[in-house]
Amino acid sequence: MARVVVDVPLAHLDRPFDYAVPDQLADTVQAGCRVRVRFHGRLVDGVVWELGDSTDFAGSLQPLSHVPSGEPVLTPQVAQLVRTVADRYAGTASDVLRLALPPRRAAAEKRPTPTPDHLPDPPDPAGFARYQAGPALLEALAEGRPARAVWTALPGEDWPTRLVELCRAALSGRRGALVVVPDGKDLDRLTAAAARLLPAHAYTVLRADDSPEKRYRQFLAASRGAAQVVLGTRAAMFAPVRDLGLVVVWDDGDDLHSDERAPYPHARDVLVQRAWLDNCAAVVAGTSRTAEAALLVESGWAHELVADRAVLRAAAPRVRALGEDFELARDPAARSARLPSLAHETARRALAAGTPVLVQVPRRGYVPSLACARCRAPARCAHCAGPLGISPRPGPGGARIPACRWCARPAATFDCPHCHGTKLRASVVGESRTAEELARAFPGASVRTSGSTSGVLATVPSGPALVVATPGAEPVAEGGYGAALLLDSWALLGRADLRAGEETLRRWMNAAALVRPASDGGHVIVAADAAHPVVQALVRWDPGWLAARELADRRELGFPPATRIASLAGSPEALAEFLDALRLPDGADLLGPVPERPRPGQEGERERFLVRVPRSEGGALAHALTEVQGVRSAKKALEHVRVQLDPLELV
DNA sequence: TAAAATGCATGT
DNA sequence: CATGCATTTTAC
Repeated sequence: MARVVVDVPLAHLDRPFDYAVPDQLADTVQAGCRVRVRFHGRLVDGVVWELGDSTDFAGSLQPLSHVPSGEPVLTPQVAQLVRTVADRYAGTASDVLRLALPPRRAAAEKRPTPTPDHLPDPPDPAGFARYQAGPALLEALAEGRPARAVWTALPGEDWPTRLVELCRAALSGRRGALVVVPDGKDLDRLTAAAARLLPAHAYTVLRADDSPEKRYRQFLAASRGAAQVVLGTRAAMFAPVRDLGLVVVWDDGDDLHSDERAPYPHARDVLVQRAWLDNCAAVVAGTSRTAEAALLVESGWAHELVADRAVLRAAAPRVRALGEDFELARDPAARSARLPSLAHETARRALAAGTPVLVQVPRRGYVPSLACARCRAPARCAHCAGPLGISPRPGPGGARIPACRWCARPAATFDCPHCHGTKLRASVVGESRTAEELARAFPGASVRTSGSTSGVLATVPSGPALVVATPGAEPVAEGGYGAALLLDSWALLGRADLRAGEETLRRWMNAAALVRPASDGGHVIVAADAAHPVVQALVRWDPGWLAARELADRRELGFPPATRIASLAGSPEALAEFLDALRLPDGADLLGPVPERPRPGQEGERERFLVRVPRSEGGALAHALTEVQGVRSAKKALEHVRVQLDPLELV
């Protein structure tokens, strides 16, 4: 008898079904292998959750139809993780399995999987010597202890090498390791470090942009236990690592860690869950720090892995802030590029010293939102602290008055809690300075750009050049940048998103970390008010301080991660039915509805509700939502309600 | 998709 | 209150 999870999207069928194993398939079928079965009269794909010898099913079992191969692609540990993630995000196991298992390619299965010929020694602890508990962490990993750390990497840190050293420590103790990074550029750097520090075939790389054939081959290297170290982008969070001893997520604030397919799991949360289930070590790492990571520290789940202030001072560039009323450069060319004189001067000196200069400009297209006209703090709803915006549709009477984007209450009057200003203004929308403008301000300098439209550069050489990049696309400069200019800060800080502060610091620090230390002439100029806490955190290079402060603020305002929030989106009718069936957990707060901006390929009016519960009720909320989804799918409710837990954007 | 379960009218 | 037929439910 085989217990099979069938690949159907219906919530009320999210459980295994028992099938008889015909004699001729008995030799092939294995726990964790793919099968085809007759279900509801049709042939569907499925995975064998487990093999057993008895069934609770009263009727007579259907036989398995086909077993394409006995390759066990779903390990018991990953099966447990899939179930846990489905429950946590109010999704189904088959949805999560689609993320966890790459499509099968028969050719890749037939190829032999190369194995490493030796285990490595533990890594040289010198790389982590700058962090107080660094060498101790490596030791714990080598001994297979479930150490947990939030690692804040120093500016200029060769973090890919450090992360591979963590893997090597685990591997030296015969334990597997899994590292998830946000994008291909980071993965390239990580892979290069692995090639230097790990035995051949001891690691495998899972990336979305490989061909299906190669993806499956790389996956099999892990599932067959040949490669015990897996490096990858977010889909690798489910990789079947043999004897998992360590999970690592790099730059967990990057929104690429959030999967955009249902049930929208986040790599950090999944890996933390995985560390719980497998009782293995975990490292949440980055140059900056998220409020979620701060919560892991505050709750005692993880220790901080940080350098002390003296070490930090030696590594960090000199950071200076310009207020809003900065003096524009006297040079007319620089003025046309709207460069403040200090920024102009700093860049000019770095170029003269023969070093490259990084200019970070935000991507265009941020959603305009409302801020206090006096102090520019994002304007928040007096009732639920959601962001204020101008409704896309005129209200009754045709007036377009500001309203909360969460609970839709109009904000007839505004009283800024920070400065008691009463006027609102639209936040600055990001508008990139063009490379040509900068070129005019620095005649003779070569200008290179790196961004999603112009193409992302991985590295730039050490000579003098202006490098214009959007956040996340900053190339690494050989020997480090002489200076960085962080421009258009209000476009970042003024965003309505509740993560705007943390996200701004993350982007600034990721750019500033590529600059040489101050002792080596490295300067960073940020065009923002020095009094702003995010700017203070950058100047003092103290991401832990900002993250702790963010966490405290969010607790005060009832935001995640202090609370858990579910977003429910659909037609007004479907939402009404859904809410009618929903039994809200204790202390739940229902906000909305607000109109949803239409998504491509969707028609009809759509709305959104938010359900907010205390963090302790997160499980109960997910359970209640699952229950409603189950009832609706059993009733064949035609209109789908999109349920998303802990959505990244709460605009 | 098709078998099983349920609902319902009809005739004794 | 059996019987036959239509409709609904289930999904192994």
